[in-house]
Amino acid sequence: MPASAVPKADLTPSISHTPHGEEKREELVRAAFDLIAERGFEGLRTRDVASRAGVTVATLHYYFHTKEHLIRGVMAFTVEKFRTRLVDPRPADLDPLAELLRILGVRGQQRRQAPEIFRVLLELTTRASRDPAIKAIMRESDSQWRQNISEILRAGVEKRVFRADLDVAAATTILGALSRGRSMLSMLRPDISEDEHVDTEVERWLTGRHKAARR
Amino acid sequence: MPASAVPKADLTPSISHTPHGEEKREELVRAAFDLIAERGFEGLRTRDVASRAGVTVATLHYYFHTKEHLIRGVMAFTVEKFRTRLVDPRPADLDPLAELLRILGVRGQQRRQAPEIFRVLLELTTRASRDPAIKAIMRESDSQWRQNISEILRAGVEKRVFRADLDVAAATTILGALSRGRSMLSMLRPDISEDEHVDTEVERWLTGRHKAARR
Amino acid sequence: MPASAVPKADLTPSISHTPHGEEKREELVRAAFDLIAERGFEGLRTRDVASRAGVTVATLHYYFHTKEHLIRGVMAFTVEKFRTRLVDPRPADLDPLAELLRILGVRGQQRRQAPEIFRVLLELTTRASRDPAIKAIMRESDSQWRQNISEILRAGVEKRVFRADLDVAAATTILGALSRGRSMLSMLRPDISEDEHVDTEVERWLTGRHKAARR
Amino acid sequence: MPASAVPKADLTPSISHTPHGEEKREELVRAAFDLIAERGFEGLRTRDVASRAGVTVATLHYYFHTKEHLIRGVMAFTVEKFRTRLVDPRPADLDPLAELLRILGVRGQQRRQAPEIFRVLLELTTRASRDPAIKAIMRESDSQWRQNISEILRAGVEKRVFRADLDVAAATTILGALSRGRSMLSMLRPDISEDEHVDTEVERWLTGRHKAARR
DNA sequence: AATGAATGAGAGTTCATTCAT
DNA sequence: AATGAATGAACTCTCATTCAT
Repeated sequence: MPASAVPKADLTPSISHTPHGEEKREELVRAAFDLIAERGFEGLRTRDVASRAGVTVATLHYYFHTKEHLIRGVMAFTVEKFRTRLVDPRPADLDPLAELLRILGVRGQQRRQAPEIFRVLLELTTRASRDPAIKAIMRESDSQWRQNISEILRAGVEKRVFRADLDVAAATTILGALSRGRSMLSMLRPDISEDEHVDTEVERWLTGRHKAARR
Repeated sequence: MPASAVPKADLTPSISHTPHGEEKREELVRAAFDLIAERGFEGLRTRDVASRAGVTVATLHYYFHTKEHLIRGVMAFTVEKFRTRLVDPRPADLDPLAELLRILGVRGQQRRQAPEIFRVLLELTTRASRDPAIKAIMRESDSQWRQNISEILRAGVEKRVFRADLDVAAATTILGALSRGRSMLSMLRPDISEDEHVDTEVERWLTGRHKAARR
Repeated sequence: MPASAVPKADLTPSISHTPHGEEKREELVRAAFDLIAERGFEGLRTRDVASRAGVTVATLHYYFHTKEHLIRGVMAFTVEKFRTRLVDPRPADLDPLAELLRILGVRGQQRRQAPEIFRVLLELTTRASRDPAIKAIMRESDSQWRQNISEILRAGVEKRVFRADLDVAAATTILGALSRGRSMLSMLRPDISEDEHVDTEVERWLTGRHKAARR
Repeated sequence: MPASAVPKADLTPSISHTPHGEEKREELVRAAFDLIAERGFEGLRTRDVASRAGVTVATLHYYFHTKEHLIRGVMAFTVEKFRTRLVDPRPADLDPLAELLRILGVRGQQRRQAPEIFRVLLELTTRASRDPAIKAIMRESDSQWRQNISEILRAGVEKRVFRADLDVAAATTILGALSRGRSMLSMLRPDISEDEHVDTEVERWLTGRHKAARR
């Protein structure tokens, strides 16, 4: 049951009534996000960010004391983008397998339709190994994701949808790593990374429904 | 002056008598590699590379016309490091499962003992999405790896070590993505990424030997 | 927020009911004065001045069209501070020597207790060599001081308290220079600059009462 | 015996064979010195310094890591200028009064002919109150000067050229302050500051040769 | 083969100032 | 009377690159 169709419409996170300067701040963050996606941190220039947001550098510095602060803003923005997408429009009452496939499907869709997110996330991961502040946020975000997933897995095992001997923690790790790995791979070989057979194999692994090797 | 994290002995595998300047070139590349691992591309300064290799920037430019050339050197060096490690001491005649586990094991060991490689690889992947030259090399390297792995998988299926219905291509992709994903994860949470249960689950998936879920 | 080093009471001598915004103006000037004393002209930032006065830069510019105007305010404030102190509590009918010593004593006291004044004055003198407006004001202030002093000296010569052959003009110059010099010196070596023997020697010089060198 | 003989043979700072880049360094320092004299620290711009020395800012930074380093260079240069000038062409065997007058005369000459030195010195004094490094150097320089002068005074008292009851330490302080004060004054009123009668009065004070005030 | 000296082209950041409200 | 937001112009400092030696 592939069918992981998720309605995109309700994804606008920002509320209508934001404190006055907040809009501009977000515009700047969004501009920075786009530029990081396009050129990486290496190619990120405050002047470009500012002009893409329709202001001057001085204005950028009015909102973000330093470039580092701006980057932290991008960090938060990106993580939020991820989180929101994941849990927001949750069709209740799915069976665990369907739910899991839906989640993985969303990621796949994102990889195909909004690869910038992953490019930025890759850059941020790169930074995380040097910047503790970023590392902490990413860890936290990962931790929430793991919780989500392991609950589903646990439920699946209980409901006998997944294998009885499935190691939930390890499986969670695998799914996390797989997701990250596919996003890396999609940078190099999107064709391979997004092959649907991959999902089929994942399903087999989790459910154990297949022809076992005999010896 | 952190010594290059990789023993020198392994790294001049082919030629014993290098042309005059070749040594210095490699020293520079190694220095650049170390610095990228420490500070990322963002923090890579030709001056630092040169001084770590014991020469001046001017000398660096004698060996590498531009910084970009140097980076290509690092690219080659890193890929080589990867390849070498993989196939170097290959105990012949292993059964496919053991062979596969050995390969994955080497990666794990590298993640634990020489994480710089992955940090650099992450940086390079980041670049690959923008630099076609790098992308090409990484693709080529990946392609070789895939060939290696799928051969083993195919052999395993034939020998009935692995599941009969294992989709070799998809499984290869999964293993590649998993490996990449674990290296990303190990930057954030090495404890989780290197959990041995993960390998156990992978084995179950490939072999199909476990208690299937009933319905 | 270091309080201005000078008591407020003395400083609004003339008008008791100041026009509406006058108070804020003075608060700004005082803040600027303090900051110049602390960091010099080099380190004077309108933003800091404003925030120390409890307003924003925009407000500062409402009161002082440009930074230069503000500085002129500080100039006037400082000179006034000097003048006031000098003549304010004048015990009438002192004999010239006592009067002179009193005046010099006040300066000494200021150097010890309110060195900021001299630091600012030094900065202003520095500026005077480039800014004619400031130069003019300082000259005027000096001219008044000279008049004061030379009257006392003249009276002293007449009353035979000072030497008969004292060159009043030259002596006035010397006393002015000495005072300035001591304030400079007190920045480097307050201990030496404020040595009381200095005053004794000055007295000997003016009165001629001492053991002359014989030949 | 005068004994204040300090062989200054070794004071020629720039030897004919300077280490290669040393010349450019000095040229930059000299340019900075000139600009400080003209515009004060406030108006000191690295670009201007560089271009006056015939190089670009980048080159300036090649020689002086930061602006602060450059300023320290100016400091040393200025102090050296002072020290050298003082003792350089020393007609041996003068009597103390003549010697002292000569020294004061040199200063006067400098004030008239090379007022920049004093302008810079004034700026530096201003800084000294905030920058310990500069303060230390200026103190040291002052200390040497005091030693010089007090030796002459002592000799003068011994030889009965100066008053028997002259307080040498206090007189040294007075002469130092007077010199500083005159340089300040000369910025405002060169005419008055350089009046020769001032020197006459100083002489009277030191020698005590005049008509004392009777009572 | 190697370097000291020099530089053009920017980078991030600062600051006095303006203006609509 | 007071301010938040915005900016132009400039500032110090950096960096990959060049070139005569």
